[in-house]
Amino acid sequence: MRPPSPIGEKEMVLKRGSWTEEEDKVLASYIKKHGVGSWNSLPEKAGLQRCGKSCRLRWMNYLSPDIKRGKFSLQEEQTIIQLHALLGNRWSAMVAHLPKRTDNEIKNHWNTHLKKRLMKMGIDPMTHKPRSDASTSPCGRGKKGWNLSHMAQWESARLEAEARLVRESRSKQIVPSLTNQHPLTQHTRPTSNQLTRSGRPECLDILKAWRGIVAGMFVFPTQDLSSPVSTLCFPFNGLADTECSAGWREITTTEEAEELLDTESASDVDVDAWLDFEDSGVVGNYDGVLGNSNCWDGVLNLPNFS
DNA sequence: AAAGGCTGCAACCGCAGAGGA
DNA sequence: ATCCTCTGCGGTTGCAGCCTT
Repeated sequence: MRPPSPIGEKEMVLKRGSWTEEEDKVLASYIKKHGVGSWNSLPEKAGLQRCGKSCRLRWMNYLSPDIKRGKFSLQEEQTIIQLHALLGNRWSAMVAHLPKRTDNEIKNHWNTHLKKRLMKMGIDPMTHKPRSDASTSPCGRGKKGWNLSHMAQWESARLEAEARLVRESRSKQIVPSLTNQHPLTQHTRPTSNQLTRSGRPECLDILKAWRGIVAGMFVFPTQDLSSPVSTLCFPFNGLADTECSAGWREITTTEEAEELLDTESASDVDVDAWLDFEDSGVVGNYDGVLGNSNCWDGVLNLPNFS
């Protein structure tokens, strides 16, 4: 991708820019054989003319077998939006909730897709609140308008979730305080005792905490709130599905969402409207996404909870 | 068909924290 | 207590490829 920069004395031997297939093979086979060890000494041992940092990045973001590549599912996008509302730009913390995705991938997807989508919806992607200057905000248009009381509920839920996490962290000494700093500006790195053996932070299960509170705000169909994050489900009236709790069905791809529309009434959910954002950037039908509910229901979960 | 604009994303950069000397 | 090295993080860059005119 990136062309070689001006060559410094030390950089005479260090290659930069895009990785070649050959380099990938060398790095992958070395790590497979010897493990990672010290990244700084790895290039020399492996016979690569790269800096250790570059090798680490290439492995972590591309070559590692623990990486799932390809399009983000609707479910993953929902999770990212929810997590961003709680954590801000703490991509590494989100990784724990998005199996096999890298922080770089999440960050890129947020910056290139989700952020723009929220902005088009008239939502400030940093605060997750409606923008005051959003004259064409779909949430502010039409007869429904922005539901401020739901926004207040959302903010209240968010703060309460943070407070709960702080209480838990004090008792377990696992998670850093989320209230010392605003989540959107927090820049606290996990300490070593917050990391698992794999180097990842302990799963804080922020979403679970959040849902625990939101469950009290909205009328949910039977749902297992103790489920891991990956079991975000859409309500699905009248469908008995063994994969999910009664009345819920897991949707992981846009194709499944479309199929759902084809086969069910889906009266409260206009998935097409959502998909329009993905495919064409059309903003006009956001009210359709919202159905009878409010913006956050639409943005976060598509379905009409209330 | 060509030129210019836009988008996606791999890769780089600088910085901060942890831990060892 | 201080310095140094290593690692990991978030922000940014810039090219390839696609889209529009």
